[in-house]
Amino acid sequence: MVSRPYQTGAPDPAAIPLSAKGAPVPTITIDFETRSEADLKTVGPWVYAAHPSTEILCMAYEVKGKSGVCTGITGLTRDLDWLARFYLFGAEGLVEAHNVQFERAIWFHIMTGRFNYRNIAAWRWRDSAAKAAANALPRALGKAGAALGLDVQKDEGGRRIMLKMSKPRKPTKHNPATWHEDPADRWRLFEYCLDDVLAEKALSEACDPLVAFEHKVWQIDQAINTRGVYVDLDAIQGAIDIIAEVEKKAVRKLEKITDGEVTSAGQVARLVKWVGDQGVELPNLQAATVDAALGADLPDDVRAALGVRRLLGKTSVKKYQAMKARASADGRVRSHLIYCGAERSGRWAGSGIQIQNYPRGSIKDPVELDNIFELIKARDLDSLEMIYDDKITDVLASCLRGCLRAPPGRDLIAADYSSIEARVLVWLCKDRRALKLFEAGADLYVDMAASIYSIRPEDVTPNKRQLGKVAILGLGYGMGSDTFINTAKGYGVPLSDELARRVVYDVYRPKYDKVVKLWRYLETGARTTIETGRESRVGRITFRKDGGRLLMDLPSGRSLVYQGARLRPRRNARRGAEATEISYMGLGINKQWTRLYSYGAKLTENAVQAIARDLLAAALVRVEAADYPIVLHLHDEIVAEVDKDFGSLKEFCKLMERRPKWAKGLPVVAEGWRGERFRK
DNA sequence: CGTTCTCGCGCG
DNA sequence: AAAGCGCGCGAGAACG
Repeated sequence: MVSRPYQTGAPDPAAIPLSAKGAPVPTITIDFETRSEADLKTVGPWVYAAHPSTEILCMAYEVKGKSGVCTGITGLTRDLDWLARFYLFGAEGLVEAHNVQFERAIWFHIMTGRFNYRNIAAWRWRDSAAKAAANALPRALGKAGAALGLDVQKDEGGRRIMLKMSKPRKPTKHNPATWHEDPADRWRLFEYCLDDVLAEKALSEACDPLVAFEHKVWQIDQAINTRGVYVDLDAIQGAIDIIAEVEKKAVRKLEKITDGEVTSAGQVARLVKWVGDQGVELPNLQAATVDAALGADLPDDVRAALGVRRLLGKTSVKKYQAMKARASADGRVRSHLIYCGAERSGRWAGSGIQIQNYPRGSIKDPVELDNIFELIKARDLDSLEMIYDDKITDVLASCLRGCLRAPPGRDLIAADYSSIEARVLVWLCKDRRALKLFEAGADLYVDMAASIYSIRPEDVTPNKRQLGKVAILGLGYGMGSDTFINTAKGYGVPLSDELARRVVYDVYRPKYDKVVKLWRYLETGARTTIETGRESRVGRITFRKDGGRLLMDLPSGRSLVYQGARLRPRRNARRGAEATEISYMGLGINKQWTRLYSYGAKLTENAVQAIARDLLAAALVRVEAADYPIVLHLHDEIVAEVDKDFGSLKEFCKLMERRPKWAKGLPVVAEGWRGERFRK
């Protein structure tokens, strides 16, 4: 495997490349339709494009008002028409696609790798889905077009044809063909592909372009997604084998106990029924329910059956399959991060292997984990069971992170910001007391936990601190006492109604009165701007109106977008309440484009998360510029892969701690580790 | 039988 | 006056 595209993605020196004459270079919009035995959703674009069965059915393009569909791209002839060839290879313009990782992968593996077309340099790629996302529009082309009311919209009928033609069909006796080849369908597919290109183009033009800094961030994002993160395929396969073995043993046991009534751990309804028949009524088999039941008196066989369920109920083990499926031949998993995947704040979302929700794991000692990895690779289930007994799935969950690692001879360097959201929150509301505490190195989560439990700070355990953290953040975003009780219960902390009320209304809100004021100011500011169209400044935040959109200008220069913002009559109006509420259009339940509503505390949360995200984004730029190639990042943490003798953790933390100009006075601290395997 | 939804889980 | 929220994924239920 060539390393070519994986090393590219150097930051663009200019946001808008200019031709020799100084005019912006043209953008050609392209879209491929393909078919393959590989499932795109399961394996991701890079493995999909590299799969030998993957074929290009057509490529549609649009440039300067002209469009076309190139079919029969085989590499044997000059089968792209001249216009496409001119703008792709002659004019060296920008090349835009919707979710461009797919087009990049196809271009690299098939157009260049198989057909010898010239590669397209990293700086030329653009992504209309990234633009849509940065404008708080749906990433999905059809939904974004509909949300904007564009004339050119997604062709749903054509989409069905595409889905049919892109997958192998089941050969029958009458028709042994592997693919759907109906000529009428082929024409419909070409039409669909062309429509898509036109819709993408229209969407792209309807969106604000990324501001210069964001464009740089996006390019680094592309570099990270294209570079990928190396995974330990040997350990992954070992874990998969061990899980299969554990499962086989456990299911045999389950079958025996239930006398054949339950034959797999996934049969929730059957197991509930069987347990019921034994005289134990359970509402469901969620982890907490099973744990609670196991804590009480139980018939022995019910206890054993639930134990098996607990053992196999861990969904985290599925992630090993995902890592295996999405790893390319060079052992790297790519396209694992989605730029502006979080609609409101612009934070990244995870994709595929979803690194953002790996369990923290109960085993943390790197040395112990190293030993476990050796046993896993040796498929030594006996030793693992001897040491860890029925905790074996906890062991496997703890090893997930470590399967992301540096390739042989290299290291990972990682650091994360401590309590970044809390710091941004107090910075944003200019709470000088809390800022001083942070500057003095105090831990506000511990402080809060001490208040909740009425204990001394030095007696706060990590678990109690976790509740303190949830309290600081949740209560900072307006959480009421009822939700606080539920949240605390989730951490195994029963709170009386009275205590919860005291914490929320007598401890938190008076102590953080500046936060409470910020809620009010942001609410008023947003309302004023929506009503009058005038700018409202709320400290470091500015609201502006642009057409139907409410823009929240962040200190970084990025703006959060609230599409279709207006004040609407309050639902559930009550006496004494404001008659209206702030509302806007966004992705609601089931990712439907719907009218949502907001209020001061929620706007506060949006701003805080967005600012924390911008701090991380700025750090990505600095870290990458210092030649630490980033392989992944998660909200407040950056992981880079370096040669053994390159750089230092100290320098890495310093790079993260250096603040952009706009973040003056924001106390940030980064801490991390250096090692071969990813860990918390 | 395949698709869509709903919910719970895990992270931040 | 009353409000934490945001992701993606997997499994099972509901739908056609």
